[in-house]
Amino acid sequence: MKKLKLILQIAKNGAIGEKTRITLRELAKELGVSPQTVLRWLDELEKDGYIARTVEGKKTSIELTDKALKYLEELYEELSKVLYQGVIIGEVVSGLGEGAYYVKQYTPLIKEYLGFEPYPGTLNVKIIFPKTIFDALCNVKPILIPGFVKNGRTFGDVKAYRVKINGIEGAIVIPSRTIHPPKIAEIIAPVYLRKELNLKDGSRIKLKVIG
Amino acid sequence: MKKLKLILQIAKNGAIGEKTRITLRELAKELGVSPQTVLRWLDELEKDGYIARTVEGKKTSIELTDKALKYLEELYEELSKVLYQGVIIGEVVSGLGEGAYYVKQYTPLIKEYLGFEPYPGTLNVKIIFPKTIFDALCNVKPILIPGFVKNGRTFGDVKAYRVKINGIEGAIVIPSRTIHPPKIAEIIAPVYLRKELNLKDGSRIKLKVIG
DNA sequence: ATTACTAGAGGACGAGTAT
DNA sequence: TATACTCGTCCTCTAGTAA
Repeated sequence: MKKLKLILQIAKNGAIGEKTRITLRELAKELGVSPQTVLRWLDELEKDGYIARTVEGKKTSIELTDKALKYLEELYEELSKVLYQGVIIGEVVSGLGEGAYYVKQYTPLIKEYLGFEPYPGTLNVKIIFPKTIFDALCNVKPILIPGFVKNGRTFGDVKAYRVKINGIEGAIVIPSRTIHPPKIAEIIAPVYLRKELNLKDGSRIKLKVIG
Repeated sequence: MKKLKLILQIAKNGAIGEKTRITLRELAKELGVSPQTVLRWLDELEKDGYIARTVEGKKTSIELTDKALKYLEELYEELSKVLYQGVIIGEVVSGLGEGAYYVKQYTPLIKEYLGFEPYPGTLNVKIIFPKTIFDALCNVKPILIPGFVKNGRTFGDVKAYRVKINGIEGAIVIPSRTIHPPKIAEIIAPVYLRKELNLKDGSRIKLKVIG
């Protein structure tokens, strides 16, 4: 029996916290199996205490029990633990060359807050995993590099997250005012990463967030 | 084949973003099946593009592909959608009677910010689902009821979340300085919920968060 | 419409053996 | 150890029938 698939489908039909009325045929269609199979599956789920079921006329009323909700929640937690442990996978891409300019402006602050003199340039990495980079960073407290004004120009706050790239310590830097997670992460490091790690456009790299 | 179980187990062995070296016997033991079955399963996963595999001496090196990571992430998202749609299930419990005192102090503000005159007392609900109430509330913006000082005593900010209980509109109130999610939610409403809904200690209720 | 039984087909499993 | 094959068993599904 595909327990997860079935419970999930029942949940989608609104059986959390209240009964949902549905025919076995509908469920069968949604699941791509025969009504007989659904019946057998529901019998099993009921026997194992995952659903409460009553037949009302031609339809069946189903409600997920606490056990089923706990089951889904535990899976959710397990997935979250496995997926978001601070590993980021990405692909090296070309930047616009702006990075170097900004890194130069922030250099003294980077030294102060991160403890290394950055190579004047950023490594641009297109994020492949996780879907949104914030998922990998949400459990880590960023290092806030404060903004400043120079020659009448404003440089905003920047959030830095320490990462390791093939053993080399560096940081992901994100402007603080960014709301939507960037698809491209900008990496700074004390060395020229492209040369040091022999990276080319399209090279795949793994960033390990240091929490 | 139990695809999810297998992929999850491989992920647990650290196969995200890097290869993990493991013997089939170990995997088989972890999964509670025979090594033959694991071999067959891995063949399938490889054929379907979920893993990259190379045999190194006596051990096998496995790495999850992007497809597998996407598969896990999509399941994670689906679970999150199904689980945290603003439904809260709980059980009515007895409070310490403090609620009434506080509700009286905040009454003018509750009227101003929530638009109803609260019954002088709170309904205390032990949270059964979700595990932490914040999971159900994280997608909703709270209404901030500002604190005040009265007779030399400080009353702090309170966050209020509108909810519906069996059709009656009310709100969950949580002191702003609370960090850990409370196991007991305090509900205010324009009516005496216990009487109105015929609730007793142990009664099960469903709160629908209004987002 | 659900439920309850059949019968038959197909699939998955584990054991054994061999490379 | 992994891999590859066979074989017999058991399980699950579907379809048909009936209440």
